[in-house]
Amino acid sequence: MKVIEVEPKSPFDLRLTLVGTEPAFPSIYDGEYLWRLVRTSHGSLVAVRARQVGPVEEPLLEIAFPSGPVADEEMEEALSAICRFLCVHDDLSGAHAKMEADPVLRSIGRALKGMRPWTAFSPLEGLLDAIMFQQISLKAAFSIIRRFVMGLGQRVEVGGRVLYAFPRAQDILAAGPERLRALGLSRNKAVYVLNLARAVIGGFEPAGMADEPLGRALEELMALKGIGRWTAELFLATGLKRWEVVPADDLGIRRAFARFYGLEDPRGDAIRAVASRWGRDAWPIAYAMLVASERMDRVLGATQSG
DNA sequence: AGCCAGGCTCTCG
DNA sequence: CGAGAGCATGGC
Repeated sequence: MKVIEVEPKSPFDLRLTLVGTEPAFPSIYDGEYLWRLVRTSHGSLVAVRARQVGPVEEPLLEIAFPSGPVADEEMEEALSAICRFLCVHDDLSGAHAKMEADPVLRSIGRALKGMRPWTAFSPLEGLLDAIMFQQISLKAAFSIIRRFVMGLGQRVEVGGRVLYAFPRAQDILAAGPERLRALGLSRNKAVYVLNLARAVIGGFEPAGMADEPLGRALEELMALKGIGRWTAELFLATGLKRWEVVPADDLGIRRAFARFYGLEDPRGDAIRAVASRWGRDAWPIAYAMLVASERMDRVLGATQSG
């Protein structure tokens, strides 16, 4: 089996990154390995398995291709997809420095050192997931996404393990509204997702918005039925890694800002005002606050119930 | 049981 | 225009 070693930017902590929020299906983290099926531009499916073998301060990533012989070109594609997903080469020193300089955020930055911000595996997957995350709890959304992927994505067995590919636009379109409803989507979300799949087949490329001016990108996204400001911003931050964007109306983000900055039920605009000072480090910082806040909730909840 | 949960659209006044 | 209803599943 072909194995490649990659040196991430230090510090890097795979476990912290993938346990902070469990990645959405079909990405799987089993406590040691990240498993993922990657679709290359040729349409072939490449299985990838990644684990961290070096310490947080001197990280090393071991990336293996357990699906058998793979052409170099496809392996390169799969490798770069994994590295993009895990933010292997992204520089987070700016975010660390800003958190270190802020008395409120200092302890968060230190406790979560090496954690990478929430990132979607691909732009289209990020946009579809963001739609499915709307309104309902994360648990409920994860459950629906899992059923969506298992129902419509290609299934592959790799070394006794079952992996799924994220559905393509044509898979979604072929499913139709009734099938999507049966998989757990609401009637509205089924329509949104179908419209999006149709747009993609018609030439719309979510990845193409990476270089557009922010206002134009938001406008273009929100013109699509079912995509409001929250969805557009979450997609830009996680799907396109435009880290100057924070989904400021997000419930969890608002709770985190309320807790750490002592704001009372902050509106999105108040959060945007703070985040705008962080520039391209805004999403990594806001996400760290979110994870820290949710952990504290869990600790407090456990204390209360125990 | 019933309400709320990382929104959004549609309808109505 | 602002306000309100309705929606999918999962957890409390």
